[in-house]
Amino acid sequence: MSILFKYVAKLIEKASDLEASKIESMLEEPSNGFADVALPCFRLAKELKKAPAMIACELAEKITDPSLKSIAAVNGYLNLTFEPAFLARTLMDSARLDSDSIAEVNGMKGKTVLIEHTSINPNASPHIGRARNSLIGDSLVRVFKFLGWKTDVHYFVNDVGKQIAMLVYATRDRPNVEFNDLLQIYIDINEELKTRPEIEDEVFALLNRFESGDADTITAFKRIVSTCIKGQTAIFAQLGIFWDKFDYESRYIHEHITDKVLEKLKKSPKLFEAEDGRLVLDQHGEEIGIQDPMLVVTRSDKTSLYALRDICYTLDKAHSGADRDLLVLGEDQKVYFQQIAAAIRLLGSTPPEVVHYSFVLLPEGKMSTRAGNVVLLEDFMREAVQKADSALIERRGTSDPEKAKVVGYGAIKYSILRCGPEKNVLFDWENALNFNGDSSVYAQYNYARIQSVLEKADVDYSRPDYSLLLASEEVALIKEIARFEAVVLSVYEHLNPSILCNYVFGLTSKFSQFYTNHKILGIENRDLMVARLALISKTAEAIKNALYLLGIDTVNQL
RNA sequence: GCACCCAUAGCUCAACAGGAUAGAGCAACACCCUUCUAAGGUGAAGGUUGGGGGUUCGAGUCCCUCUGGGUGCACCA
Repeated sequence: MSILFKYVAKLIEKASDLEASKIESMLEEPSNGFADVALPCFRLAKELKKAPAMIACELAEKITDPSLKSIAAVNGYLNLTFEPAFLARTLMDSARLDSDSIAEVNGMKGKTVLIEHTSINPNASPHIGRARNSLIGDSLVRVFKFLGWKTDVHYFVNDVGKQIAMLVYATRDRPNVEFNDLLQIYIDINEELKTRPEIEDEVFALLNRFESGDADTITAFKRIVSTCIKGQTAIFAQLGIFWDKFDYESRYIHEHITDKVLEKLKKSPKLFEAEDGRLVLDQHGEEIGIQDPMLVVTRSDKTSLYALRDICYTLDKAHSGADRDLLVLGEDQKVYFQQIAAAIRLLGSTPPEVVHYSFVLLPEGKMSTRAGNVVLLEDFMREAVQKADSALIERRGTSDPEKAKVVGYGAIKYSILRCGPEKNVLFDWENALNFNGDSSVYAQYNYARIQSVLEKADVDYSRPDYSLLLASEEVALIKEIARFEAVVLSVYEHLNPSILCNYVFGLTSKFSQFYTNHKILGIENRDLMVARLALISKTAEAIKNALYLLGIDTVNQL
């Protein structure tokens, strides 16, 4: 559309003394089919000291162009409708769908971005609420890459803390504990703690030995953490989600990095020592959403608390040399992150840009790992694949585990990514695994339909005449294809993958309407057939790339 | 109590960053497979955009307030 906006802006510039660049920013694409491009004249009214309707009228009279089918002034809007042939040719010739050309044009090639996402406590199998972090993060990674960025994806492993110590304690007699048992062990030990509070002393003793560098304890912690990370990453690997680097929190203790940063903090008058010896950062005056903003960074024996280690880590990321520094974080960490960010600024560095997302809710309420009322990502994955495979058996007669994965995993990602990050996702099985309508399967299915047609085509459609595509369904589809680049840029700008879900459904829906109303193969007009083949080939490319950016795969037959 | 986010059709979500008549999917109703994949398409139905004020030529969108949900509020990670 941007090419049409430019075109219209120039037409208006010629017909008036208004600047094209200014007009271009005011143009819009009407939602209800009033026109292809519209100029609301209300803002111009003040400047030109004329009624909006008058401005629109005058412009409508002055502007003539062979590309225009009609131009009209309606309610203060200047409405322009193009000749479909012009529209089709112009939009299709200028549409960019592939990474290379989009990266080239938008000038982001070679820039670097560090993205931290997931960073789940390494204590159990992830549930779908945590997975929202990974899915958003991974989609953003894909979008940045697509736009030509070099990405550096990090996972901060919180391998220090009571939670890990509890697992170490609970598995002290089970050297070969398996990943799949950890969740139950974690639930049980939390339960046991209620009746036997003395366990806590042992847990803290373990933690203490770990922090002070006791080799055996470190080995025990490492065993649990690595079991966990291996288990978690194996699950994410199935979903096509990978990291470049795992950063271990314990490193900041064992390599005494916390001490160095503490020295720097001590130079600030904001750091003070409480009566019992704890070191506290006074954060009054910062924009932090709590009444009495203080950040405690050490215990009374001056050993580090998580906040201090997090500051160290965040500093490391800030100094990585990347052009951008991104962090995906749950909404529960909003205030905490403000505190860390303030500390980072105090130390003269720039905190990361943060993407917050809200939690996934179950129909019966919130999820809680400790209480055990969670939907585990792996259960969701298994159910989704099973349901997809039964659908394949029902519709195609045979089981196909590979395709079932593509369909099932796609449904998972789509169901979680389709809501805006700031909104709670309400998870229910029926909705998430519904393969009809607004779903990833819809896009995958239509993609496969296109592939099926293209395979049967026996003509060369590499040089189409798009101006033959005059039907309303064709024009509507072309407009959607032309939006692709703007959509990707919008996801990039707002760091919001849900925009892609909406887009891919709208695009696919337009294709489906075209497909059911128009024949492609075997029509008499050979040039039209070529144009239509090229059109659906472009459609497939847009669907495939949009799904790819969501982390969703396609198959040629479904 | 204080702070931030959210509230749109019975349900789940959109609305291009203030623009025209608020759009989809699911569910329910009525149609369409001798035609390139029916996981599809068409039609009808469904709304005082949580309530109330305000700003604006124009508000679902911005401001205030109330109600309801989510999240958090130093010595956990």
